[in-house]
Parts: sequence; C-alpha cells; structure tokens
Amino acid sequence: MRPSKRGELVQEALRIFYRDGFHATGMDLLSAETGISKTTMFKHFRSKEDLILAVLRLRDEQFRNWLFRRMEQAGPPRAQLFAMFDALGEWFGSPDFRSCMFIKASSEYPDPAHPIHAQSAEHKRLLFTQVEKLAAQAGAKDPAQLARGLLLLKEGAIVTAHLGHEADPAGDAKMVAGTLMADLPA
Amino acid sequence: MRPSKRGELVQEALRIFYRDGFHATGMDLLSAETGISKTTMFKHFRSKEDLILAVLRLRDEQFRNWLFRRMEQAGPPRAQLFAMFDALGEWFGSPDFRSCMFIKASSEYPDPAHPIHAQSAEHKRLLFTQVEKLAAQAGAKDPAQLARGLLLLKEGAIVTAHLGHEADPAGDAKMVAGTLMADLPA
DNA sequence: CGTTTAATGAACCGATCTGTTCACTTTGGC
DNA sequence: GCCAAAGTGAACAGATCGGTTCATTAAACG
Repeated sequence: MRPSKRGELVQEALRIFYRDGFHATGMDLLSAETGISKTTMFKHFRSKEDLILAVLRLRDEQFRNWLFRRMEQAGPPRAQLFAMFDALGEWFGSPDFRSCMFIKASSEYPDPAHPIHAQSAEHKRLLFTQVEKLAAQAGAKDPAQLARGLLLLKEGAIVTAHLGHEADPAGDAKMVAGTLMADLPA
Repeated sequence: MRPSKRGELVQEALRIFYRDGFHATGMDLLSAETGISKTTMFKHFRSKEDLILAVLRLRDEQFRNWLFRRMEQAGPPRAQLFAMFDALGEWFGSPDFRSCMFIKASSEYPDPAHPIHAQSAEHKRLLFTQVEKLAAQAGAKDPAQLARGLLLLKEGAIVTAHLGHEADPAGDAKMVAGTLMADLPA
C-alpha cells in the first residue's frame, strides 16, 4: 500500500485541472472530488504548485507516448508525419477535448520564468526533438525547419479546435502539411 | 466628466489581465494598481465577468484594427496576406508579448458555453471573415480554405512564440504560407 | 504480536476572493 | 451658487483560498 494514493491523486488532478483550469480548481474541491483527504494530498506534495508540476510530468509522458505510438503505426517516416494530424483529429473529436494542457498552463502562468511555464516549454521542446528526428529520417533537406513548420500547424490546429468554428482543423493542417512535404522522397 | 473612469479602467484592466491572467488578478489589486476605487469599478460593471467581457471587446477592436491597418500598408491582397506574418513578428518581439488574449481567455474559461469563451471565439470568427475576404481578392481558388490555413499558421506562431524555444516563429509561419500561396496569381 | 507507515476527518489559520454599504468629496453644467 | 452625477475610502460580508494541526484508524511487515 506504499505510494498508492499519490498516483491516483496525480491522475485525477490531471483530469480536473484539464477540465476546469488550474486557478479555478481549489485543493478542497480536489479533495472532495477525488475522495483523497487534504492531509494526504499535502503529505505527498508540499504545495499546489508541486502537484501541478507532477501533473504536467504525467501529461507530458502520456501525451508523447500516445502520439508517437499512434504515428509509428503509419509505417515509414513520411507517413508517420502525416499521421500526426490524423491522431490530432481523433483527439479533437473526443467529447472532453479542451485544448492542450501545456498551452493552458502557459496561459495561466504567463511569466516564462515561472516553473510551471518552463516545464510546459520543455514539453514542446521534447516534441520538437522527436519530430525533427522523423523529418530527418523522411529525407528532409532541413529537418529542423520542416519540424518547426509541422509543429506550428499542430499548435494552430489545437487552438483552433478548441476556440474556433472550423469543422476540421486537423484536416486543414494536414493539407498544409502536404504542401510542406511535397518535395520529400517517397 | 461622464464616462471617464470607465474607459480608463477597461484599458488598464486589459494590460493587467494580459500580463497576469484573469483568475490570478483580483479586483482589489486592480483597484490598487489603477488607482480607481472599487466602488467605482462595481458601479460601472456589476461583476468581474462583465469587466472581462468589456476588456475582450476592447482587445478585439484594438487587435484587428492594428493588424489589418498594418497589412493594408503592404499593398495588393497577396502582399497583405504575407504582411500578416511580418506584423506578428514585430508583436512577438515586443518585450511584454504574452501570447494571444483570447487563447488565454479560452484557457482560463475552457467551457465553450461560458460567455467569456464564446466571446473569444467570436474574435477568431471575425478574423477569419476578414482574411477570407483578402484571400478572395488575392485570387485564391478556395478563399475559405486558404484563410483557414493561414490562420492555423498564425495561431501556431503565437503559441510557439510564447511557449516555444524557436527563434522566429513568425518567419517560419511566413515560409509555410509561401508554399500555400505559391500558385496564387501575382 | 508490535511497530511503522499511510491515510483519515475535521477543525483551524490568515489571507484573499467577489461584491456591498455608507458617509463623504469632487466635479461639471445650468 | 446649486444640484446632480461621479468618484472616493474604508469597513464589512460570506465564501473560498492554500496550507497546517492533531487525534484517530487501518494496514503492511518484521
């Protein structure tokens, strides 16, 4: 029964923070909705900020695992890059989609020097590294530039799916990605 | 001396909300930093939410005026569309740039049914209409699709400028926009 | 069995939250 | 100079904030 409640708490807090926001979610509500006592929460995390950082670590791992596993199923690198937008489309279609956790975190903690903001930026950096590698494997002349372009489209699609009126931002992004990867070797 | 303090309050509140976030900014701090008494604030706005809605209306007007005025200076429609990314680049370079007010608002009020979220979505809709018109004037075969692509790049660039490590997201976005508009008549 | 560790519930802390009340002062227009 | 509108300051309200304290319970491990 060692660290059982801790993981459960992080998982549930992720769900609730994602749904309602960070500032808008109090520790009392968190305790009430998870059934985990406040005493226990503060035994595992010395502050709300520490809990949020743990939540973001979990989300980073979850999200990148999910995305790249789904991309790998598409086969060769070029197809994998296209598949990123198919995965996004499925995500956008899920009923509890509410944008990107890290964009939300950086919105609520706008100071880049804030640990929560910094850790969110780190997630984006890790994503870039993985996409850049795939772009190189796909034979891009400038893998970094292709990766930057594709990730611009990804972030734009996420924001638009949450805030915009568009029917299929992932599909739109995939089309633009097509013009970007047109000169790639098959 | 009619509605003097009201406008001043909205303007200052815009600055402070943009800098620190909505939930993180209390009405007392707002009163202290603007020098406007809390009594007066609540005489002009019956709630914080009403004030935020007024702030968003002002921001919508300010931002679209600024952006499209700057684009108009670029000359013909095609050049105007490219100029959007130059304008973004200048914005990103300003020392107090902290992402897009409406993305931030939708992050803090994630429920699409919430008035603040809905009004943020309306801003994006207005932007789309204007860009779509320009795309039509530029001779695009599918103006709506071109507008959607360009705005994906715009939103992605904004998020990346705030959260990412990239040196020049506006420049990256402009390059991708170039591949999108390659077949446009000069 | 006994000990340690995890977890609980509820009360409590001071600070801050949105919003109100009220008596007072300033200001502009006639 | 008068009146009405606009603004002020400070206290107040009740709720909630992040975080702590403490006595108690439950369970894993030797």
